Amino acid sequence: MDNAAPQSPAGLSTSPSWLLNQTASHAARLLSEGFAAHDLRGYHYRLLASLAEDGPASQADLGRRCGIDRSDVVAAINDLAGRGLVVRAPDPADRRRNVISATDGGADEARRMGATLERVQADLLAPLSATEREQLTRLLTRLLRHHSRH
Amino acid sequence: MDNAAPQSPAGLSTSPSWLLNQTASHAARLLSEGFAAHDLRGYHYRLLASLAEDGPASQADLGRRCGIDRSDVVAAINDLAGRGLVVRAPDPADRRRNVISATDGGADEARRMGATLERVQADLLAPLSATEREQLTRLLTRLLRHHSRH
DNA sequence: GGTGTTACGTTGGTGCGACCAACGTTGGTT
DNA sequence: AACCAACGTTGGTCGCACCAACGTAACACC
Repeated sequence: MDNAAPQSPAGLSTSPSWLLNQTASHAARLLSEGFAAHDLRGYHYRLLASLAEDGPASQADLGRRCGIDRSDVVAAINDLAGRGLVVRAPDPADRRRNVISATDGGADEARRMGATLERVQADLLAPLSATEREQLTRLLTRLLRHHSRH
Repeated sequence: MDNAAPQSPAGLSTSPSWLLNQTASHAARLLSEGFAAHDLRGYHYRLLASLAEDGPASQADLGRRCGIDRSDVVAAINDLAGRGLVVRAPDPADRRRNVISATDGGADEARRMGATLERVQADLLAPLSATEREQLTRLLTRLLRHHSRH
């Protein structure tokens, strides 16, 4: 018959790290599908959003702001620059650096992708009340903050 | 100077899907490091645990139980069988199927990896009280359950 | 009792996120 | 002048998730 919905291994089904992983995996898939409509991926959005909201930065700084490796920033910025969403200019004050800035089109795209993110998020969190969403956010934030300062 | 700790893009830092992703990513890294000591990966543990706890199954069933694609099950079971942690036998009742069973060694390894999981989990959830951990588990479970029955 | 459909294991491939090592160049320190 | 640190870039690796296609085997229906 081949029925039986996807299940988790017995002992794992209540394991936070399993739940975390599965939920994040699901969220990532939804997000990926949403971003696909823009023909861009998660890295692109993170960078674009950071540029639009926090202003221009060097690639290394961008990487630190977004938690993306320098080498991956290169490729993503290449893509964004190739579409005119972002401009790469040499930093006159430090010839090692490039200053990356979002163009007007880039800022627009960042807004559009932000809207997509909101939409996906609403879908993802549909079963939770506003209070519960805030609870979840608080718990995750505390976990992250604790582990970010090793 | 290169100071500045990894940060999230401004607007994203409070976005559940970002938090979910980052936390899961962190958990996955810790888990991966833990499992590396066993020279195995997440897929191997899921399968081994499922076999040890829920008993033998065909590869397709295993895939469904663990949420792993059939084709990925093949490779992982190959690894496990190569180490004698698992046995692949033809199903006399259905010649399409293989019956996979954990060996004694496999069951032992499953227990050891389970202990590793516990250890990692304790580290991950260190900043949360028991009540908060339960809260987190409940919220994630509800999210998952909601989305699993599309 | 053939026929069509479904499930199974397997092969081979894709995509994304994350990470690492190394190099040449440039800036700051001493 | 010599050293070291940071920058951008190239070119990999790994793990997880997913898909398409194949041949074989089981099942359903008429």
